Amino acid sequence: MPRATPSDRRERILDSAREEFAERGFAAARMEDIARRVGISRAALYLAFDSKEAMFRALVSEVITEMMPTLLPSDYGSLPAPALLRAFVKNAMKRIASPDMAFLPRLIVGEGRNFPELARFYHETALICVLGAVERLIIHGIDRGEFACADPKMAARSVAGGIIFAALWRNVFEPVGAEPLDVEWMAENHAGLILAGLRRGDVA
Amino acid sequence: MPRATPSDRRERILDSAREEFAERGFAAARMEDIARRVGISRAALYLAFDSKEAMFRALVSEVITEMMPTLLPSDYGSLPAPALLRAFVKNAMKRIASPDMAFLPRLIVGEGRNFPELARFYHETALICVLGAVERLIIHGIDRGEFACADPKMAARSVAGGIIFAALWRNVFEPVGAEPLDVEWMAENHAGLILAGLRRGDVA
Amino acid sequence: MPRATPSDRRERILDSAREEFAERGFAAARMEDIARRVGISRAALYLAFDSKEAMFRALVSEVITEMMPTLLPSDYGSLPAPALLRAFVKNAMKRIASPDMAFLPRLIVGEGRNFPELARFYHETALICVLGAVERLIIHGIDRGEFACADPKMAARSVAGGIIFAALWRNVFEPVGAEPLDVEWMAENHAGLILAGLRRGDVA
Amino acid sequence: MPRATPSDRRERILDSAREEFAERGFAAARMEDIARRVGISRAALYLAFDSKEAMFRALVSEVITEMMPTLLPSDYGSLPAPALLRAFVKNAMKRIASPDMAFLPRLIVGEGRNFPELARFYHETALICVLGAVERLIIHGIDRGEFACADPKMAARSVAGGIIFAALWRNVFEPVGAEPLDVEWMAENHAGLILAGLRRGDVA
DNA sequence: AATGAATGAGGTTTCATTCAT
DNA sequence: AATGAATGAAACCTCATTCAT
Repeated sequence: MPRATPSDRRERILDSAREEFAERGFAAARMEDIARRVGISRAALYLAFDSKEAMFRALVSEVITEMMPTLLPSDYGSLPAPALLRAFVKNAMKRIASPDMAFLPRLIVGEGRNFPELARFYHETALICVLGAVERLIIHGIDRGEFACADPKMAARSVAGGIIFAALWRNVFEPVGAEPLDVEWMAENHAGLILAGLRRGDVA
Repeated sequence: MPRATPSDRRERILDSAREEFAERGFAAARMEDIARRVGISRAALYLAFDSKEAMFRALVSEVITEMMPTLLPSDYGSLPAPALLRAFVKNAMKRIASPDMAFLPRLIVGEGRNFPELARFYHETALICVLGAVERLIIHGIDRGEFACADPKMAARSVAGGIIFAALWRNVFEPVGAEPLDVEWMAENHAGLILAGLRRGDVA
Repeated sequence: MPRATPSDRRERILDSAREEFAERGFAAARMEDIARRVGISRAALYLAFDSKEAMFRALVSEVITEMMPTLLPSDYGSLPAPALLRAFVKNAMKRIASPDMAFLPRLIVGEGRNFPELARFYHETALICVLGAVERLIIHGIDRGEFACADPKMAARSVAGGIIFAALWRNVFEPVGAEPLDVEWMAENHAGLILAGLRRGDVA
Repeated sequence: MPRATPSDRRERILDSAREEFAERGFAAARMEDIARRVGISRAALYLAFDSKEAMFRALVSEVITEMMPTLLPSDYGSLPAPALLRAFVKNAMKRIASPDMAFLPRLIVGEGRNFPELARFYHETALICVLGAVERLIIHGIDRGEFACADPKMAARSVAGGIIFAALWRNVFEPVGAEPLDVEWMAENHAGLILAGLRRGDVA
């Protein structure tokens, strides 16, 4: 049975760090608690990461990087845009609102001012990719005559808004008593509403 | 000229606290910085508030309470629902994304886990009010035969999603280099898209 | 009875710091011990000094600055150079080898590598002043026909050597069992030997 | 080709330890840096030495022991005392101020309080030997009618003072910008001055 | 009412040292 | 013999909070 490799250890630490940071935010998370969760000493954390900040950065980067490929459909060759958009919304909302991902927007939003480069990384690596993909998808639909939309970029923001809403609702408000959100159902409705709007053209 | 009343002092402190908490979040904000901003000593803060937490709670409550009345139209008697909804979206997005309000969602999202009762208060006092108002507005539109919508509650969430998106974009991502968001324009488009989706004849 | 002024506090801290740093060197001295010696809490030290390093620097600078004026004779107008030199050697050796000063060369020597700017400060503020004064004194004697000396700068170093020897002996070696040094007597002899050499000319 | 013996390894470690301790002093030297310099793991250091302290002790003892035989002239049968003394001063100053020796006085002075037995060892093994040898040499000169000196022991201290001065100057102050010391020239002058002072006819 | 001074609790980080492999 | 991994014991430093004046 091989010994734990260094990267194994990093992974195990990041798993625990994720829980602590997700639970308490950067400042309130304690290295001791992370270490205890991993089952190692505080000092051992510093074998894998230079500092609490470095660990936090690594965690956020990793989660963002992990998450991205699962969000965007790999190719949408000749499929009709409405089906593609509906599929994207359902998939993305389910992914982002899932318990092991939803902490990310919360962390980014909460710590963005103290870790600007993480906010920037999230913005560049996740947000604009997603927004760009949605925008292209809408343009794809316009090209195919399926959508009418004056400003696809703005429409993409409306799409993203619903997804973020779901993530925050589940992660921020449900724990304090908010009525549980049926993510599938909301995805269905959000996609439906947006699609109806796009089919018809988003002008009053 | 009357002497400063105790509540004057509380207000002046809360104004400074708002800036510090908005800039750094709860944990990283320092009482010393707040005091310096007010121009008083650290100890004097404790004459007005029992603790940092109490100050934070008071601030958040106050801001929520202040914000609410400005969000909802007082009455929308016989006006057509589309115009009302459009007006609401434009007003709410402009208000919530304005520099002196946008920090609130960020704080709620960031500190919600550490201050569950604030998240709860925000949820109960702000979120469900807004969502409820929007929902009723949509129902109002359905009643008038202007809207068609299978689940008004879900549609209200889509409406709110766009608003939250705008607030977070301005407050979290613009400071780290995101392309500036034209809130008016996004409000216009968001409302337009939603309205197009809600218009009778919805084909979701 | 007035309250302790901030600079009083700094002084009291520096007095204690002197003892701890003198006893253990920079690295091994503990802030807790310094605080206990002053009779205050560790945290209070940080009201007066930014860091352990800052405290150490302040201490060394202060001691150097305090020491200097006591070393050099204010003026040596028309007095014969031999008497002046003898007086200087006796005074300087007694001062530098005294218990409350002798720790300084030891700290400078011991920590000079880790605090180069302190070594530099000591060199510039103390060493070259003293060496320069002695050198000028010797030149003064040459001018008066009392001394013969090929290189007064080097002779000054021989003078200083004896003084440093006394300081280190008392501070480093006496505590570990070295035969106690009669500083007065050594000063007398050191001055006598040097003077005899200078009178005669330092060539073999 | 024989395998490296345990004492080979000790030597290689001590060579590296010398550099680190010389550069940073005992407390600030890190076992990791020493190990890296040797090219072995930190743990391997403990196969050769019980502890950091033990290593430091071994190093200092070794250097002292190595240095001593090179300092004193083995025998000075019928040579004239002045030449012997001059030779000793030049040799000793050159040796002690040389880059690979000069760190020793610095370490002894700097760490003497924390390692009293090393200071004691240095005192007993090096200092009093050297001082004794010089003293005997002076007495030898007195006996031969070449020197006149009331207290040879004190004169020996003056001799040693110049040597220590040179070592500290080179090792402590030159690295922080002091004017480079021409050790040969200082030795020449120091010996000359002392000899002039010691020559029969001393009029101290 | 107001504050300068003080502190206790707690956090991150470092490093000599140990030990299973 | 050798080491990568792990740790326990500090040490420095911060900051919300208190209190005498």
